[in-house]
Amino acid sequence: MSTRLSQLFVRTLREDPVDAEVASHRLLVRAGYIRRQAPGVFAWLPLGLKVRRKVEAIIREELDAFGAQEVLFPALLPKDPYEITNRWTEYGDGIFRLKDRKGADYLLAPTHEEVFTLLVKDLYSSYKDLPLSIYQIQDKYRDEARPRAGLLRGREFSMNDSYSFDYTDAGLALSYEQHRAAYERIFTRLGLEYVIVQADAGAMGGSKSEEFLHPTPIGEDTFVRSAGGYAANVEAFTTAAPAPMGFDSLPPAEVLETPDAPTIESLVALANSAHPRPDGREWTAADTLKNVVLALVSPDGTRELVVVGLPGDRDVDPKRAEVAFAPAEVEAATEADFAKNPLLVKGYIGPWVETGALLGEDSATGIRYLLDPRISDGTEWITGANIEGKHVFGLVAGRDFASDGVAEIANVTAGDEAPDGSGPVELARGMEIGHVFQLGRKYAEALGLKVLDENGKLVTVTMGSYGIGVTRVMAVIAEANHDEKGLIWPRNVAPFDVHVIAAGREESIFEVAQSLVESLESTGFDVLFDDRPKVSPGVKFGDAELLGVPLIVIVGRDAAAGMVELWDRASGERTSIPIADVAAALA
RNA sequence: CGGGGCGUAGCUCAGCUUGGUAGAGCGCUCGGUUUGGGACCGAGAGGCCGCAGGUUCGAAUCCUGUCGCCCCGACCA
Repeated sequence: MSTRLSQLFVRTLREDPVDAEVASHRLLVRAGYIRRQAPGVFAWLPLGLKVRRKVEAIIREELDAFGAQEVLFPALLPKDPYEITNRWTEYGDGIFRLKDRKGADYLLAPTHEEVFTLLVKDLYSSYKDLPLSIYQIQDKYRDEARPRAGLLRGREFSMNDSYSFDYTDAGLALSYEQHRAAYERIFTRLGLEYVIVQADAGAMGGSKSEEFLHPTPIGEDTFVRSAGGYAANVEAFTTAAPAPMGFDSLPPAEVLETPDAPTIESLVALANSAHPRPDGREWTAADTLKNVVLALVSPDGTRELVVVGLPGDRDVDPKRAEVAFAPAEVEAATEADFAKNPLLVKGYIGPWVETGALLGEDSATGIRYLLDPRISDGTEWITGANIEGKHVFGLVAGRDFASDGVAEIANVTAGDEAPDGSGPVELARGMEIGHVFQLGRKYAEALGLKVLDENGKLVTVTMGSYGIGVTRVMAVIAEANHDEKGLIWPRNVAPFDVHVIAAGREESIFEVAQSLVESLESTGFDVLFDDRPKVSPGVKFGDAELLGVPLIVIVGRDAAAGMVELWDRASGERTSIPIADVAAALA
């Protein structure tokens, strides 16, 4: 195949579109691959579509290779299936909803678990039909609060979503591994660097969950990894808790005057000046126990206060808190909350008073009290004495106070130990490009997907759910492969195999270029031919760099002598070779 | 949803302070000169100046309202 640039439906822009910030967005628009239609919604021009199709083809090949089968569900769906799983409500403003002429509710699907599950339920009822993996590549719709960064976070985006159906846990584990392995091959073929991180299973329910993240500073996810191979999304990071220690030899706790010290900073300063540690070491924020009052708002609207104790050098990570308390929403406690609980003295809150426990379900306040894993038995803390201007020093966990449980909501910092003992972690940003997930029986249960097993017993099917953001992946590839002049596609997804430029005015140059294009075409190459007459070489070179086909052939001044230049877009290197050698050089 | 900014030609923007009926560069069309890094000359096409209302003899410009868009943050299976 070949395409003449003079005929191609494209217009490159000399200047950056003003609304595009990130490189992929800027360049894909400027090079004429996509065009904005509405916030987060894009039209696909021929060049963009070609790249998108190539990404899709790789996904299809790898999924088909282990026996997954392609299907296609509509993007427009009735609300009923989503009512059953309560997601019609849970999604809130996040989905596009619409009504038909009769007033019936519909939605533009943000994801398709329900309909996949229901279709399998319709058709299958025996263990002999399983395992089954079916997938689609379909547009998804989410009414993002703020679409941004072009294709990276759109409201309409293409996604490959795949679902596995098994009737045993072992079967699910295998289906999961097959998808995971296929995804690894897909990203490798796409030339995309990725890190597989443990992920939080989140609102989807289910158990094992891993994300494929592409490390990039513009990524929206923060993840941690250790040199020893541990990797997790921060939301899924678990703290390595110190082993409990005995406290028989520790001195009793002591209430000391700490006027005007309602913050950790002021408390540490005051402790060092007024109440220095007997052994002379400085007190630090990590010696203090900070008690944060949070309000949890359940989906049904009930509001519960909870206090979380964490080392004073830590802050609450809002995302981790959301995960820890899901499905409840986490808010900061308000003045009204404090007014209702006069025993809580702002700035001096602690789990202990001389008369006994102040925090905890069985305490004076009855407020649930959770602790960061670092507050293990035998550790000593400075914390509020629940009296204005007083803190208690040497308060020992397990001896002087106890909790109702553990809360993983403290922020993660570089240098924290990985929970598997593989060393300290570093933090990095990543863009989620894929997700593999053992959904388990949640949806099958809710939607009644059961099959008869070997013993004639009805068993609930267990599912896996897997996704790759196709259009996002395309943007991430552009993000990872460009320079200041334009795009530089990896060969596997480039819109063309080679970009031939006729550089010059003589008729003979065009004739030589034309015959080269035809011969490459007959060899099986997909060729883009810049045949534009009266366009100067400079413009053609610039457009070639913008468009980003990785291999460019310039037919120019030496064409009559049978020589052309082979131009490597990525390195910028140009080599003069005989025309007859071009096909071989491209192979 | 909070903060900031912007709506004028396909794109990037000027004009608005101080009202007088629409501009530049790029792109596009025609003619000509150019042709290895975004060349030039000449002639053109193209605009409900986001929308509505108001003030005024007259509004892109002033006033009120409204809609939309972009960026940062919050949110984001």
